[in-house]
Amino acid sequence: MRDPDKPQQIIEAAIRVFARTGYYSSRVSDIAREAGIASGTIYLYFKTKEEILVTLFREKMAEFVAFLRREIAEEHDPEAKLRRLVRLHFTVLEQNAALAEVVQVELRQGHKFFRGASAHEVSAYFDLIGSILEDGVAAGRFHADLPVKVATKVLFGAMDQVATSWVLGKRGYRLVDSADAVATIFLKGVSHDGV
Amino acid sequence: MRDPDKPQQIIEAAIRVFARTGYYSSRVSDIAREAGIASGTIYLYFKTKEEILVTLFREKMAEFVAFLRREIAEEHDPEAKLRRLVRLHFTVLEQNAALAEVVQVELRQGHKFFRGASAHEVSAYFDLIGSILEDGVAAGRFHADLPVKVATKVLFGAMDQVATSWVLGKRGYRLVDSADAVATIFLKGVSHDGV
Amino acid sequence: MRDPDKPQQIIEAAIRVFARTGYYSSRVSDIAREAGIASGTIYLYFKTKEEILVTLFREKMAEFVAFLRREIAEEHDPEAKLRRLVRLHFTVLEQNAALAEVVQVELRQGHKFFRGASAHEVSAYFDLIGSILEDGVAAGRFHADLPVKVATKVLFGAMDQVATSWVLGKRGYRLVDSADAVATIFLKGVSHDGV
Amino acid sequence: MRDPDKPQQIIEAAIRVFARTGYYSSRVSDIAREAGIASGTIYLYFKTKEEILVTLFREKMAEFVAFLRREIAEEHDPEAKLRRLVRLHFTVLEQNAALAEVVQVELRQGHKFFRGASAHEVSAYFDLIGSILEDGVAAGRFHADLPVKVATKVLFGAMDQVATSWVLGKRGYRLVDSADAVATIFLKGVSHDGV
DNA sequence: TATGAATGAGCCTTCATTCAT
DNA sequence: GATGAATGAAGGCTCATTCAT
Repeated sequence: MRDPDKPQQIIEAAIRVFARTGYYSSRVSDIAREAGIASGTIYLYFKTKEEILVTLFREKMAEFVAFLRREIAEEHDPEAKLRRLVRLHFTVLEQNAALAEVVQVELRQGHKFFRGASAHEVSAYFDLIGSILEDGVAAGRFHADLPVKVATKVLFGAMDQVATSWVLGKRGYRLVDSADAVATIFLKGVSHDGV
Repeated sequence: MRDPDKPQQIIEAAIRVFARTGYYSSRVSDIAREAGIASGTIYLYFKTKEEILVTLFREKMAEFVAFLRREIAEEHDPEAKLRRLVRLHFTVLEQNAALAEVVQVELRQGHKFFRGASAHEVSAYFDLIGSILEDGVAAGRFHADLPVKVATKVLFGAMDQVATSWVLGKRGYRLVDSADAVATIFLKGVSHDGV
Repeated sequence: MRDPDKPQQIIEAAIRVFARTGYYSSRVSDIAREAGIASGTIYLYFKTKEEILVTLFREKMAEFVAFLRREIAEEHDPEAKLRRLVRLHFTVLEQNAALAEVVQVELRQGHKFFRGASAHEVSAYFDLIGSILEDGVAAGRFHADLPVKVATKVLFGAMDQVATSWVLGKRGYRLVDSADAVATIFLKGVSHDGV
Repeated sequence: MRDPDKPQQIIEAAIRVFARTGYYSSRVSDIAREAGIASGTIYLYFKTKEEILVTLFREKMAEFVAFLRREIAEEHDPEAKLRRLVRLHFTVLEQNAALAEVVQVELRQGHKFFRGASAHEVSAYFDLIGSILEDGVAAGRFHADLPVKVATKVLFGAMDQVATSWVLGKRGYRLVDSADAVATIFLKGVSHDGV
């Protein structure tokens, strides 16, 4: 296994193909053609078609979380961190049309993906959100009795649904324009009572 | 085409089979066996395997929204309506294990379902939430400038993610126990500033 | 098995359906619907779908040959008999559009039909032609060394091809207008040399 | 799609299989086995089972007509051309048992073949015969008022029926032995009156 | 390493036939 | 006898994966 760029080329090709045709309707040969290689070559780098999808998700998700983590480190108070997180979440999706389609729509293929394969990367994202919330609680910015785990899912679910609606709605508006509304509702919702 | 119970029997069988094996991995013959009929019989009532899934979703979703609408009519102020909605959303899923699996996991099959087939039923649910929010705004209970559409997606997304996590987490706890937390965060988030 | 008209009704329905859709593409249920009965009823009168086709052919062919035989008896010299036979062959087909389609096109389904099932009726037609030829030879009207069997096939094949072309050509002209030409060529071809 | 011999091998295998079992009763996998390849391989070269049959017919028919055309060019007067055509028509069929079975029996599958697919090749044969007849008329060898189109069908139909009878009759005699009789009847039939 | 022709297991769907009513 | 819902065998076709070159 030599060419170190091939796996990445294959994954980028797969994103475009899955976005266009959907995971189940995409043939391995479509990905190969899109990547400009022979279909047999794919099997030098991935054991199965499913492994492409799993790898694609893991990699993109890990990248995404790492990026968010870096960016968020620049903010210092929890509210600002979360506002930035929501805004970046939407910005990244908005700037990567094919990826957004795949992540929001195609990846939700049955049990295979949330369960098992990608669980680790999703939970890394959950951990990121959760730790900000915990910091906020500790700092007295968020409600002392906040059920952090539930709140984490609430925020993720909210962003996810807004993004999905935007993808399904053919992107007829700027996704990032919803960022403040989402962040505001959530922050008010979790804020310390006195606020 | 006569037996008026057959379609329902087939759909109930399909729910169990899809929950167990996933949509793509389920054979039509599996559904037939589960329903205690011959596989050809299914085609007297459904044109394709996909039609089973689409019908299943539409029917269950329409039923679900109708049920919520009825129950919610008993409450009179918007906050109470929403608290009840969240609680019922979770209760119904919790009491229908196979359905929950299918709705939260299997139905998210690529573009086919959110897009197209089920769009109408999902948007009926969105309409239900949206109209409660609008009433609340009109009644001065929710923030005057609340972006209702975004808020609707926030609530739906929050419930959906909490439910999905519960299904994927093998139901190690009571889903309904998260209802108040979700409702509280959301209601605080959208409440009139003075509250 | 009671209703003595049913088999006939089924056969007439089958002719229309086969003419419209072709034998293999026609469902038994199509024939039933065309006949205004339930599909199960067909099996009270015919053992299989194929039996319908075979019976149809035998019956129509036998009827056809009997009719020709009767009509031809009115003529007395062999040439006149053959001219009349050609003319009637074409006239009958021309006046029974659906039957013509079935006999010329649909019945030619592989080995099943020429071979076996209908062989007897076809050979009755061959016998009719053959005996006229033999009479003609005996009467010194046709060539003394005429190979009767071959000549029989030549005439039948000629009529059959002219009819088939007419059916396939969407009947854009009168089939019977070709009768004299066919008869003339054949009669000249088999005539006693001195003629 | 590479191996340039595969399509031919598949067609030759299909001829043997169709001759043996009939088109409708033959499985694609039978053809594959006969050709010594996997059934999926067939679909690299043909889109459907029907395409095999259509291609088979077109190719063999085109080949046949081209061969006749070449051979006939060696003769100079119309009568000789036709005699040779009849003889070759029979010779080719006699020397290709499986092909004869398929062409005379299996290909006559309903409307699919005379109509549509093979119409072009059949009419090329008709054109060949027709042009010889026209030359003969122009040269004063055939009857001046000869209806050429009808006469063409008469000859083709005659040869076709003689061949079909021979195939159905299990080839109990030499087909080519009928060639002269067929040619003689036809030639006398179309000859200039004075002859 | 790269290729892409070949493989063959797998499955949806059709439809002739049966049979309980 | 008549019905038509139910049956289930059968087969065309797809496509992930392999492997000879």
